[in-house]
Amino acid sequence: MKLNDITIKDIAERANVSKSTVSRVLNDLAIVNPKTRQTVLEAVESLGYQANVFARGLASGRSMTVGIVTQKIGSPFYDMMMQGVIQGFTGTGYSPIFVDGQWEQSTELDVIRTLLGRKVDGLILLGGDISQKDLDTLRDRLPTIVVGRDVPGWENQCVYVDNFSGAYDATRHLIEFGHRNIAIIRGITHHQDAIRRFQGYAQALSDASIELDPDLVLDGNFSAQSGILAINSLLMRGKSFSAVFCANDMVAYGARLALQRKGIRVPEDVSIVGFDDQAESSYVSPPLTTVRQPGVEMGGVAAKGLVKLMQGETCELPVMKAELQRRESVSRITTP
Amino acid sequence: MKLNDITIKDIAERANVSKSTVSRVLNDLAIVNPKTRQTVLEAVESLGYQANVFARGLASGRSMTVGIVTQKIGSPFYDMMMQGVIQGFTGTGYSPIFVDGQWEQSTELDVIRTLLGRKVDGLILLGGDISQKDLDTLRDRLPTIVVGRDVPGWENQCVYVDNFSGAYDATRHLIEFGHRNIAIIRGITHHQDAIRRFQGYAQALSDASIELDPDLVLDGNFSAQSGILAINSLLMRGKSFSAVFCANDMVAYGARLALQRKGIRVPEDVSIVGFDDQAESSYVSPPLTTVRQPGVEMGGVAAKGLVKLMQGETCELPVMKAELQRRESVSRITTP
DNA sequence: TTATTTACTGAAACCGGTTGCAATCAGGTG
DNA sequence: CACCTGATTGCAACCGGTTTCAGTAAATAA
Repeated sequence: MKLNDITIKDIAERANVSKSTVSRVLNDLAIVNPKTRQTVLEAVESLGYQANVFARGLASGRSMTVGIVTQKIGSPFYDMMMQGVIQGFTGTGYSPIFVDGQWEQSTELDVIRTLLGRKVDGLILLGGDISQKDLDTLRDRLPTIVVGRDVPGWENQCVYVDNFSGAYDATRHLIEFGHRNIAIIRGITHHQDAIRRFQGYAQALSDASIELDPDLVLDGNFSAQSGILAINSLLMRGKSFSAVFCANDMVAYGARLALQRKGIRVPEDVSIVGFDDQAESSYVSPPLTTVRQPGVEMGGVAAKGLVKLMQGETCELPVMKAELQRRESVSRITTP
Repeated sequence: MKLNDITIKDIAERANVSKSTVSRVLNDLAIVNPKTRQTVLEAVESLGYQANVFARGLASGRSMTVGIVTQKIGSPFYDMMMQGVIQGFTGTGYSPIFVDGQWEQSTELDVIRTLLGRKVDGLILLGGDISQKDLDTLRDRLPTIVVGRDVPGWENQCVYVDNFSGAYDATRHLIEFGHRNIAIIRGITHHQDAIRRFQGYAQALSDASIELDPDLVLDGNFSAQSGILAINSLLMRGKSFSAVFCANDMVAYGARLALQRKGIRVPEDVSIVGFDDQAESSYVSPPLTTVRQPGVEMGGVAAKGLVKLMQGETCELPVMKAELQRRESVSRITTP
């Protein structure tokens, strides 16, 4: 906890060399006599020198910071990814700067502009809505990785989870347990994840020769409140159903509560599955069967990958698997 | 989404003035002829000029970034505060850099050093463990605000919630509902918040002339898992109890689950109250009675306050009130 | 009319690094 | 011994702003 106004010049004097030599030692980008090198390093050590980031940035053009654009800080899945990103960058010398795009194109472009203004060396977009065109422009400008979004043509700069198969597995699980009338509460209509999950759901039904009943398809917005609303309107319709596949865990929480308020038990009367597997889901009542998104891993993978990109190497990014976590919110249907 | 390598020199040429004048207009720290000013601004506008942060930082010493030290990204309360911090800074021109101290003194000092190396203009510590001495040193060096921690002598640089009275109110609520045998699952032993909450609990009991029974005091670590463990060991002791005050909501979730697993109903058999009021708590079963910590507000207040400090003004920081949210996890005791 | 301000503006010196280019030095070669 | 090489190292020119200081022209005071 000590401050220092030691500059490279001080080091140079102390070691009896020129600024240039000190700089070379520090960045080892040229051959320096081992003995000189040693002297310089000792001077650095004993004076507790730390390079001034501004000067370095101004001269070299690199900032050693990366911009992270997230959507809705405070939502469980994005928080997991952020956590992973931070972990992924610790020890690499890069510092992440976080900004919030709030799921709004214009806001997102704004904050990206801010980041560019700050001369970040790379960019990680967690989700987001901006157009492929903007994305491509961005990529031309600096190393960029998109997480939680599958962008055509970005094969090795995308980390995303296979929403389709996750939803497929979840729905299939319900079907295997005897459910035929499976409602779905979708996420935000134009949201890519939401669309994929719906497709997985539809495919699973179709593969089991169950006709998709439009009356069992409800719209939501990923919030618990929207789960409540959806269940209420579903009950109004009077259609019978024995299971609900929810866009995410928060929606599932809302759905469960709404059902309970009407005296409908979960899972005895109606089964529920969610998506995300946020931390709370193991402990709610009943513990929620859900599809686990490896948010932390995704963030970590993205960070490590970006570091490689920024160093001019290429990187391979794995497609993350969304795995079903079977818990207690789904029960077997005994007799129809 | 357009890149620009426009420098102040380009603006100067375009407007037929010197770099100095452009700089003056941009920072309006000297009188400039309105007409000249206008010309410069037009040039800036039409070329889409954006100042280079490195150059500005190097010359002025200010970075327009602030460091935010958090503990455990991904934990609900810290996430709320982060969210508030981000909101608080948007539009101020300052960008937050987040680092994670992980509730470890040495890590925390490390990351703070990193931030200092990045020449942040100010610091917000969300929670944390570092010594008052280090804190004081830090404060001498640059504007600093501590959130979620009550530091003696830092009257206007601390944002914290009154844990004592929050816990007091929660316990008192249980007492008013007829409970006498109230267990408590504490947070991490040396954690200040945990200590205050325990004191509030103890005081409420004492004020109601209920003797504090050491057998009803359990230790936990703020995790759901620790709630489960605590309940199990409480049940082993064979002591009877009708209510549990939990260190935070996650612990309450765990506790509820553990009780249910033993066939004990909440709230019919045992009442539970938590602390935090994280987003899920309204929707779990039963909706959790808990003490609301205004995390987002706290983060926002801290950010706004820090901006004032960085501008050389003083700031007044309110003590945040922790308010009891009455929901359905507490029931009246009818007959003993 | 002349002396003084006042209002603006420009030149140039930083800020603390990086980097291209030239210079120096030691060892090897003919 | 003169010449050539490669290894090292220093000089000085940036990078793109901010800020001090001096200078000019117009305005006010004497």
